[in-house]
Formats: sequence, C-alpha cells, structure tokens
Amino acid sequence: MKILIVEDDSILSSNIADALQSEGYSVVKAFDGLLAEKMMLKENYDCIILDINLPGKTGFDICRDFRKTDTFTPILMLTAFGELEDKVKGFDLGADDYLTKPFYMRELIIRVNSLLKRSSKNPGDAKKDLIYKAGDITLDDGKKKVFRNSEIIKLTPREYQILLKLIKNKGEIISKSQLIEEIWGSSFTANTNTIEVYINFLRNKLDKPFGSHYIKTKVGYGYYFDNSENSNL
Amino acid sequence: MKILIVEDDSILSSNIADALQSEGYSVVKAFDGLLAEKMMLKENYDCIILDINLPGKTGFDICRDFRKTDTFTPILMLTAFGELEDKVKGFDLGADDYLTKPFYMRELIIRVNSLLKRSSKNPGDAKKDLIYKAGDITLDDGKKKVFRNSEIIKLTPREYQILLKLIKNKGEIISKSQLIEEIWGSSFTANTNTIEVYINFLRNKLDKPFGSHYIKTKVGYGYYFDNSENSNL
DNA sequence: TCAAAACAATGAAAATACTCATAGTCGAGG
DNA sequence: CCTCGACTATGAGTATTTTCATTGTTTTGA
Repeated sequence: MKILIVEDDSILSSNIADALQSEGYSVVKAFDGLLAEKMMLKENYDCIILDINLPGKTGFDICRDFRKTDTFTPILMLTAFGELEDKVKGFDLGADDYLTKPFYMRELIIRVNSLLKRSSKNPGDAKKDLIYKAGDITLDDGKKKVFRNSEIIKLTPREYQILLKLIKNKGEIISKSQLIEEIWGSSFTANTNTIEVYINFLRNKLDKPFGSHYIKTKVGYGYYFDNSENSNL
Repeated sequence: MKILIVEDDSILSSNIADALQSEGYSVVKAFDGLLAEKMMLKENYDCIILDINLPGKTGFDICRDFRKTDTFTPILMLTAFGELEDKVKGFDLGADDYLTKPFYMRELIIRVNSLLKRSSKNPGDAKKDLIYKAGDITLDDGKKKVFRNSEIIKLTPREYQILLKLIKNKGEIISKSQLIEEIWGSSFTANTNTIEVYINFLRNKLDKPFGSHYIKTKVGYGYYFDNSENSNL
C-alpha cells in the first residue's frame, strides 16, 4: 500500500509519514502542488492525502483535475480549522473524506484505513487494471479515454486501438503486420499504407501539439511507444 | 460505515460528527434539506441522522420521499423537545428511531450502534446489492423499478435491462456487441439497429423529460452512463 | 561518399460506416 | 380488435476509415 502525502509544511508532513509508516504503509511525500500533480498522474497510489493550501497549485484544483483522469483513488483532504465551506467544496470536487487541522494522528490513521478498506471492497478495484500510465499519458480503457497531463485527447477507435497496443507493450517494437493482425483482423488486405496514415494521425494528436515524441519508428521493424528519459530528443 | 448527518446547527452537527468519528465511523455532513436529499439519492449511507427543522426541505418530507426509493437505510430523527407528535409522525413516515433534543452524545452513539446492528442482521442487507444509485437515478433491481428523484419511471423490460447494464458499469463504455450478447444472447442476429432504437427510447423516458444527458454515446465505441459533474452539458 | 532503392510521412479527397430520429410491421394478450 | 412492446426499415447528417499521389527520410552498396 503506497500513500502520497501532499503537504508543504515539512514538519506536519513528516509526522504524518511517520504515523503511516508505523502502520506498515509505504509513503511518498510531495511539497509542491504542481509536482504533486505530476506524480499523481505518473504513478498509481493507493491513497492520497492532500492539503488545500499549497504552493504551485491548490489542493482544490489538483483534486478537480485529477478526478478527470482517475475516479477511484481515495483522496483525504486536509482543511484548515473552521473553513467549513472548504469541506463542502472538497466533496464536490471529488474528495472522499476530510480532516480538519489540527488533528490527532490516531484519527488520520483511522480514516486512511477506512478509505482503503472501502476502496478495496469496491468493484472499482478491478478498474485499476484498466488504467495505463506512461510518461504523462494516461489511458483509461474502461472509459476509452486518453489524457495528456489531465488534458483529454480525443481519438477515433482505430487510433485508440493502436495507441492501446503500443502502450500495453511500451518500449517493445510492434510490427505493422502485428498491428494489422490485431486491429483489423487477419482478413484485411494490407496492400496500402493505412498504418502509416494512422500513426501519422496519432502523432498529430498526441505528440506534435506537445512537441514531444512518444511514438517512435524503428525503420524496417515497426513502431514503439517510448517514455524513456530523453524520449523527446 | 458511513453516516450522513443532516443538521443545520453547525455546532450540534460538529458535536455529533466528533462523537461518531471517535467511534470509528466515517461521517458526512449536510446543512440544507435539498442538498441532503441529493446526497442521499446519490450515495449509499449506512445510517442517516436527520433533523426535522431544516432550510430547504423539512426532515419529514425528506424522510417520506426517500422511503419511496430506499426502504432499508436506517434513519434516526432528531426532534425538538416536547414535540411529541413529531415522533409519531416520524415513525409513520419511515423513520427507524428518534432522539429528543437536547440529548447526551452517549445516547446517540448507543442508538446509532443499535440501528446499525439491526440493519446488518436484517435480510435487507442483501438488498443493498440490488439497489443502484447514479446521479439522481435510483434503480431497484429487487422491485425492478427505476426512479428519478423519487419519481418513478416506467420502463419496458428491454429498456430496463439496458439501463441496468449501463448503471451497473456507470462511467464505463459498453459496446453494442456487449449489450446484444448480454441482453439478447449470442444467438441474436444483430443485423439491424435495434440497440440504437432502444437507447433512443431510454433517452426519451429518462433524459429528455428532464433536460439531462445521462446516457451518452461514445461514437465508434458504444454507450455509457455518465453522472459526472457536468453530465448535462 | 553518393545515388539509387526501399521505406516512411503527409495532405487531400473519396468511400464507407455510424448514429439517430421517424415511421412502420408484426404478433401476443387483454 | 385494439393496444403495447419488440423489432425492422430508411434516410439525412456526421464522423471515420481508406486510398492515392506526393514528398521526405533512411539504408545500402558500388
């Protein structure tokens, strides 16, 4: 169980981390809103503890944007004392629970435990397997949606199928004949350059507007999804 | 265990919340009758604590309307001191227990505990699995009934089956072939547009009279039930 | 190293498929 | 015999898929 703590007060953050670790959870900390969001998009956490007042981007905004791409990871919000409407807003934006500062660590533990219990019971647990993350691309195979940094990218079915195949085997080279076989079926007469055209469509939507190169060509062999360090060189 | 507290006095509300939380319950608060009702229809709570005097809509009305679609979630009513007939009326409208203000928190805890014990022993517990809520739609698969905000919607069997499948997997895309397979069976020759037509029927009954769009099309992929924030855009 | 050959990318246009609303047929049951 | 639910047919509007001609890029071998 891996938990992300997003809290800029380093003392509080460490206290929370200690408490959770002593419960056997593995913990990752983030102190800045923007950085936190990137981490959330790149990696699957089992639970996220999210402060509201953060440098970079507020917890509210992070929560709202994150819920566009991920609806199952439980979020526990930390609100300042007395800010009652914060709680309402938090729930509206997709938080699963809140805790008012200051709080007892014991209570935080209870709430995290119950959030995790709830989400593990949920049928949504299986949905995790349907979500693929690679670089700053998120592909939700349940909703058939693709995001780039929480910005949605609209793909046609064929484009989507190709991207799915490439992301499922990221790093691996997929030959054109493999793509044809799996997406068009064996009966398809591939006497034209249909695949090249679709790869081009994909790049137009996925790579070019962002100035990056995830979809790479291996001349003579096929295509592959590259999310290594310097993938956009 | 998640408990909803519907009480407009924020001090009392917080006191109740604290008491329940220290018992290990997870708590959600609502301060307005109309909002509370929306929350009740959208989410399954294990117990509801309901004040009578509320802005927006009285506890009596909420209770009565809620019981049309949900007969198992225990409701504990809070009545003002001396209003004896309130208790009678409360029971008549479907409340499971009442508590007269002011009261000791200890007593509230006891009553909530016993309500929860009772409902968990009940055969009605199994019924929860048969009730699906999504947005302001409630589908009772035990009674084969569909409600929109406690107003019943009459569906034909085929329409019902489709809606059930979509709501069971709300948010997920269901392809036409999946729908055909599960509802008509594998032997059905799907050479026509039967599904499109039924989706149209469903929308006519479920969406159009209310100016909303729960049933969405993902062109080329299939259909899905959308109850996100801006589902009617 | 350079040119030819093989391979890949691109833009535009034609062909095809999909969705949806309306209208109509058919058969079972009151 | 009339109504209602299940299903079929059709056509317009839209979106997607495919083809083709052209341009660009990489590889190879003399």
